[in-house]
This record gives sequence, structure tokens and C-alpha cells, in this order.
Amino acid sequence: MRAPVLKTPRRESKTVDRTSYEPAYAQIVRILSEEIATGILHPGDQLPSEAQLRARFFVSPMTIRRAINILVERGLVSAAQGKGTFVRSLDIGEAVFRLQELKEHWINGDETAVRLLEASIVSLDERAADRLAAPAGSRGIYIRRLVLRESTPAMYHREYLIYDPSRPLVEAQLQITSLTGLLQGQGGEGLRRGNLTMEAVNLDEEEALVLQVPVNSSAFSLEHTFYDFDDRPVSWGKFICRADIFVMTARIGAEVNL
Amino acid sequence: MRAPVLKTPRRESKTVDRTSYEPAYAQIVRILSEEIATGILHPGDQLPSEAQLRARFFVSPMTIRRAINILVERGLVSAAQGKGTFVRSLDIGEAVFRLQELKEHWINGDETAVRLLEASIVSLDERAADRLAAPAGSRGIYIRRLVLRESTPAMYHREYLIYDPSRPLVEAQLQITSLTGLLQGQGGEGLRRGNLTMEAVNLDEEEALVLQVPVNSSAFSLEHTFYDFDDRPVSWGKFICRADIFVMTARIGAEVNL
DNA sequence: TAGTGGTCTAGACCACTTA
DNA sequence: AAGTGGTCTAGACCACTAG
Repeated sequence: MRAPVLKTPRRESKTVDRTSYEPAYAQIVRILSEEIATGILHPGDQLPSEAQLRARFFVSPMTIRRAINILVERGLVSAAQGKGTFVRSLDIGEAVFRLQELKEHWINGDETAVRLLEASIVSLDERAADRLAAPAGSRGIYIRRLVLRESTPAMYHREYLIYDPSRPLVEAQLQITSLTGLLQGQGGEGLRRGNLTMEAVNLDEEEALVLQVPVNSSAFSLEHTFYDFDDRPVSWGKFICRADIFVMTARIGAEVNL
Repeated sequence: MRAPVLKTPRRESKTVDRTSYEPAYAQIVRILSEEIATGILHPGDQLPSEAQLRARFFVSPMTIRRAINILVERGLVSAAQGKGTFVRSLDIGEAVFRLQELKEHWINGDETAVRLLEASIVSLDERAADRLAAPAGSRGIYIRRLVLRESTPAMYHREYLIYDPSRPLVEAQLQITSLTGLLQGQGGEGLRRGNLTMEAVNLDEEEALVLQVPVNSSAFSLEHTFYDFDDRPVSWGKFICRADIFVMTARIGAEVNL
């Protein structure tokens, strides 16, 4: 007969399950995160050394290293060469807000449409010319779009593009009719990098009219500049997002059941 | 005599410099990022297989894997088992805004001060009680702070705390006089995790008065809830940030000289 | 000097995709 | 079946910190 199995192991540490589909490094990340979340490991505490963790989890050094690196990237611990690895206390600065939220919430399931309001050739005003590193008064493309969510105006997009018939950027831009297309792969493959800024603004008359809210309502302004492979700006514009629809979220600290 | 060195090698690929202090994996990340940034590798292109990259950079499989993983995390490439690794096109959804910016810009060098406006025991109103998972009308701590930057009001912080004399949280909170203390290690080591939301708001009369801007001005509202190790909310409040001071930035795509 | 984290190797095995 | 990415091993050497 087999020895009876203890139902409640006394303080036995969790270790990795080699039969699981979850990789060993991910299990170690999860287990250590849980110990931080439940207070077994408190902020300021030193984690066991890599050698000790290796012995506990029965894995090779590289596997432990990988797990620790992930915890460092997540801001849960900090590692100092020669000293040790320590649990960090909660830090608001670790919070990150991702625009990915926007895509996920709006694209999946909900009815979202992009309406092209205007597309015309214009003479670039001083500000737009400056942002596009072009001479003031030179020709550009001006595009206005409205993103509707369940028939409600949600985002108002205005964009200036460098006018260059030799580039397919404009044609590609004009064919965008979905939010996915609007947010990713702008101009297909001709863009290399982009700068984005986000600030809170008061809506002017035109913006308020388009978004169907009172003048002076607050909104998010997401300004963007995209550059081509020669590092020249080719697109500058702003997404004006209704504040009542557009809320960003972030989490800090250790998560359980992630 | 040595053979003359070619000043301009014909299309020779860069490889890793083993004498550099920069780790091999980081050099590989940098080199591949540059090739994406300069268009040598275009969006949609397949990267050389790991075996090929191994041969080019004269490193072991793990080192290549680590470099690729970093490129994936940065959103520059996507890897598919059995198919290959491909250069991604620009995607706004990859943008991340970090609150870390706030600390870096404000703490270093610039004169920043935290002024305690109020700290009192109150009866929690319905909303605060709900957020703190406490009965409406139960006792709580109410704290108001003003963050000044070069003598200009920049952030207005209001916070409700669970009233619990047995916990040192309140005392720790009241002693916060620096922005660093305000943003990290709130309540020392008693907090496990936090939820944050950010939205654009119009300032009410009180907020406008404190921040010395017109009523109805737009502002960022950074709302936070912090939980203890028993997963009970202990702190709920908002940072109201003047829009003209608080601008967040993000970058997407391949960076050179990072 | 002993202990810590940081990097790297040269293989191995597996899962997945495509042909 | 061949090629791809994904994981893991069992060592090694190095840089840094502390007593």
C-alpha cells in the first residue's frame, strides 16, 4: 500500500510541473508573482539567489535567468549585480497606457465605421508646413475622417500629407475605410517610425460640431507625425477623441491569475 | 605589409564586435533594428532564419533567440512557429505611454514641491465608499495635496483612505512631502497592486481655483485605486493634471541610435 | 574571498508549417 | 521530410559587491 497523501502540505513551496504545456520559465514567473502578490515576499525583501531558485525549481541557470528578467521588465523586482534581487514596492511610474486598448475595445464585435469627410489638395499653412518640414504654402493633402461607434461620433481625425504623386501613400490613405486600416499600416509599408503625443484639450466649434458635443468639452488629442525611410515627415495630424468614450487603463503591481 | 583595408566594404553585413562592452544580444538587436529602420528590411519581409542569423553573427542559438525575443517585444517583428519571423509594419496600437515620463521630467532638476492642503477624518460619501468597498457613511481619511512646479500649480491630488488606526498607512501618507514619495511607495510596503485610469475632463470650480486656470479648462484626470495584500481597496483618489503642463509622448517603429 | 547577477556556448528535443 | 521557431540543459567565464 502506498503512503497516504497529505492533503495540506505544510508550507511546501510550489515548483514547476514538467508535464504542463506552460513553459517552465512562465511557471516560475507566475509562482514568484503570486508569492509577491500574497505577501510571502514583501517589498524590500531579497529574492533567493539564482542558485537557490535553481535548486528549488530543478531548472538550469538560463531558465531562472529568463524568469527573473521578465519580473524585472514587469517592474516587480530589481536586480543588482553582486548584491541580489529585491522585491520592489508599488510605483505609479511603472504604469503604462497602451493604445492597443483602443483597437481591442472598438474593433471586436462593436459596430465601428470610418467615414471620409474630406480629401483635398491644399496649400500648407505655416504650422502644417513646419511639422512636415516643407516650405509654407507648398502643396499638401488634407484628409478629414470621422470614426463612428454604433452610429455615435467617437473620433475626429484630421491629417496633412506631403503631396508627392510618385508615392502611393495618398492612394493608400484614401482607401482606408476601416478602423483597423486607419490605425495600423498607415500608408502600407512606406513608413518607418512615428512620434505620438497625447494631451487633454478643449474642443473648438468645428470639433464640437463634428463630434456632437458642446463646445469647450474636454477631449483627448492624439497628435501623430510619421516618417518615411529617409526620415522625412510625410504625415502629420490629430485624432480628437471624445472624453466620454475614450478612457485608458493601466495596472501596476503583481497580478494573480494573469 | 598588411593588405590595404577597404574603406567602403561592398554591402558587407555588420556583425557583432566581441571586444565591445555591449552584449552580443544587444548588438544584434541594434543591428537588426537599424536594418529595419533604413529599409534594408521592409515591412512584410521575412528575416533570415535563426540558423542563418547564427551563422552571420557567430553566436549560439540562445543568443539569437534572446535578440529576436526583444524585437518581438518591441513590436518590430512578429514570429510564427514553423513559418518564420517577419518585419511588422507601423502600428499605432503599439504605442505605449508611460507615467515614468512624469517623474523624469519633473523630479530631475526642476523645482517641484508638494503642499498638503488638507488631511481630515471624514464620513465617506456614497461614491468613495463604493470605491473603497466600505459601508457608506463609515469613517475615512481625506487628503488633498497640490503639486507645484516652479511655484506654478500643476497637479491637484485628492485621495480617500480607509480609516484604520492599526495600520501605519495614514501616518506614512501624511509624511509625504516630495513628488517622489507621492508617486512611488505610497503607504510604504503595505500595497500590493493598483488600478489606474486616465481620461480627459473639464475642471469644476474648485479644481480650477486650486490650479489657477479658468473653469471648464480641460485636464487629465488620473484616477487610482490601491489594494492591500488581502486585495481590499485602501486608497482611492484622483490626480488632476493641468493640460498645458502634462503631455505624454510615445514612439513607434524602429529607432536608430537608441 | 565568497556570493551575487549577467552573458554565452553547443548542443538537444519539441511543435508547427509547408511541400 | 525539411525547415522554422520555442524551450531547455549543464556547464563556463565575467563583473560586481560585500565582509
